[in-house]
Amino acid sequence: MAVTAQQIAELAGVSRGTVDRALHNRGRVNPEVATRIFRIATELGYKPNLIGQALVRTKRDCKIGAILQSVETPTMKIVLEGLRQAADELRASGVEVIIREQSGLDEELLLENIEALVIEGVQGLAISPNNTPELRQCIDQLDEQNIPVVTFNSDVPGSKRIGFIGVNNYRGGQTAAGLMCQMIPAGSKVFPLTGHLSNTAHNNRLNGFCEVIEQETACNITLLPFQPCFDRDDYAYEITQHMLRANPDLAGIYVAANGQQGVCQAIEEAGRKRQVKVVAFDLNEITRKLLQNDCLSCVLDQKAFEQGYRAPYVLYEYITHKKSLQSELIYTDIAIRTKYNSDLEITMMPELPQKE
Amino acid sequence: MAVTAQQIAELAGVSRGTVDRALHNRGRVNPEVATRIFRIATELGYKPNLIGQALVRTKRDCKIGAILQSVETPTMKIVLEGLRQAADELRASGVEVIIREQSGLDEELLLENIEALVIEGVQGLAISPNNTPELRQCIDQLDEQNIPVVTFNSDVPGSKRIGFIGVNNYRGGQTAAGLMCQMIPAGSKVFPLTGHLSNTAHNNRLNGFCEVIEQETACNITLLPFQPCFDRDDYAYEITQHMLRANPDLAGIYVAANGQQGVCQAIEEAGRKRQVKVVAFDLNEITRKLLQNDCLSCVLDQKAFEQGYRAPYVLYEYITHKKSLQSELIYTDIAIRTKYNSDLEITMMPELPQKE
DNA sequence: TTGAAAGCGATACCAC
DNA sequence: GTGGTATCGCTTTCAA
Repeated sequence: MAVTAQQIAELAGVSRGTVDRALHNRGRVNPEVATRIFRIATELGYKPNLIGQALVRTKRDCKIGAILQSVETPTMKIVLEGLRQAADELRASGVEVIIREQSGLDEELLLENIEALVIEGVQGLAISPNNTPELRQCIDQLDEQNIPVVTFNSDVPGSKRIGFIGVNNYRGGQTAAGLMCQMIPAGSKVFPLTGHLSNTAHNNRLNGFCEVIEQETACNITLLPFQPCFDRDDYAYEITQHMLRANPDLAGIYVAANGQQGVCQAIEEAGRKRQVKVVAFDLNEITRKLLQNDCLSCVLDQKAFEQGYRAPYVLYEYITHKKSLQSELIYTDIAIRTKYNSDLEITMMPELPQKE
Repeated sequence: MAVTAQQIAELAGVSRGTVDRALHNRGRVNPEVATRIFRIATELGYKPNLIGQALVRTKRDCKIGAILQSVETPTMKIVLEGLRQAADELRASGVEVIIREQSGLDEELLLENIEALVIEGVQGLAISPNNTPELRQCIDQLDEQNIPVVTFNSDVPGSKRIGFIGVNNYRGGQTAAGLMCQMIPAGSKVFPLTGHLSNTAHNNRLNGFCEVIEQETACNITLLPFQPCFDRDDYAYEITQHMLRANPDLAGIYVAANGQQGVCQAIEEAGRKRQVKVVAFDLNEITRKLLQNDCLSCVLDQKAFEQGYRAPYVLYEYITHKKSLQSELIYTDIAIRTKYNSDLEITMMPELPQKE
């Protein structure tokens, strides 16, 4: 058995209360006694039992709010699953996680939802925000009210959020470029397709991609000018069709946004499947099918589940243990998925007792 | 606040004890009362508080043994880290995890270690075993003694272990082949290098690879006969050197075992870096460097940390909750690593309260 | 068949 | 400064 506070108390000839105060520097304890207690504790290698601590915490009930935007998209649906699992698990420890979903990116509604959750008395807030000055201001205000905010999936850089959990899109773009270089012959042409010109995520993916393409001189790739498809398959289809006709020697297409299906359809119809390599983002039912179908060469996935899953936990840790994040920016892994590793059961890590 | 057993007891007009017995079907409770209790519980959506349950469990102290072989290898060092972190976390919940390390694959020693841990009174055992009849027998005996065994990293199929946590090497080989097909021109030659002819892991990797290469007829790849390098860089170097000379048009090398550095050195010296695509296994300091260096095209990683980390938890769940694994075979994800996504902080999942 | 009470380990509050 | 005591939610005796 592990050593308990009680045992230390007996050895030190004091009560558990005193031991507790001493070890946690809560004051009101004789310095001499304190050092004696500390000595015994370190000798025995005392670590407070987390379960005991956790049980005490259930007294003060803890409420956490989470707001998810764009729930209609496949990726956000996965994020939502993560959020829900975390909520389930935390509920079993007496923590209430209130999830609010909204479709689209309605800032007005987002601010309303935040307000509503604050009134409900949440002690922390996880949001997938728009990156606007208004929201930045809102986050900073929450911080002043001592309501910690965590951003997930998308960030508001420069705000007083305690942290961000999501993917590094610039790095994603770089990774895509690295793969593209490996897959197409030196001296080929590549066409980058993006989504919205104003979308930070898409822009980062594009910039990271272009940087590496230019830097990998050994590949000697010609980068065609990028075009936006506004996340629409029909536009992506048309654009791709046109690009394929205009460039019979096109070797690769980089799809930084949605529209994957449109791109693939155009390639297939042109009879250029497998000849034109396509790197895209986000694993879901559609892209998985396109992989199986040999239309997509590979997909970069952003661990959407993990983003939703971790956000409430990070807040919980912060609120209860006052523990900050290891890093303000928690970047989720960039997974490369191909036909052969995209249907693995993405098993979650096991459920664990919480840590100091 | 979540609903507690106490609340149910009050509403049902009985005591907590009765509620507990009813909800857990421990018997000795009036059927009528039981149904009333069940009704109230489901109405209120009662879920037992896991922390409360866990605290009670700390009474019966729990000991788990873990034996790690081949600790001298980079991969097993990572597995060990996972094992250690799990041990740390579990200790804080009053569970003792005894880790024994041994270098090499000494079956004699392994059996001794198992014996010793059983004498120490472990209630469960996690091992990275040799796949031999002796060990299978040993595992089956442990099972009869009601000491559940979990295999991790390597398995003993057909034994009475409650489960295996590790990678599906066949699938790994398939994934490698898929990547190779994407990277080299149709009609090229590929050379597979393996480790030991008797090593199941290597053989599975090889078989999976060959299967897909043959099946992906669109790629029309010529598979040269494989050769073993006995996990040695010097042999790998020589073999590769020879293969490169004999096949000036060689487009790809598949390294199913250790020897990556030898392969890369030969390629570099032959001035064929980047022209010959190399797919290898296991991310570590060496392979990471070879990736950065453009010698390796990509590395398939097996989430070694996770394997070590999960093994004790799976046992813990089994011992305390009598909860079996979701599946007898828990396959860890196959991660594709390239120059650009190989140095991400591999952040672990957060530490969680345990789940029902 | 049931209830009352004693823990599990840590914390918080209130007397002294 | 210090010790005693209640408490968190659940399980598990032991009496009744």
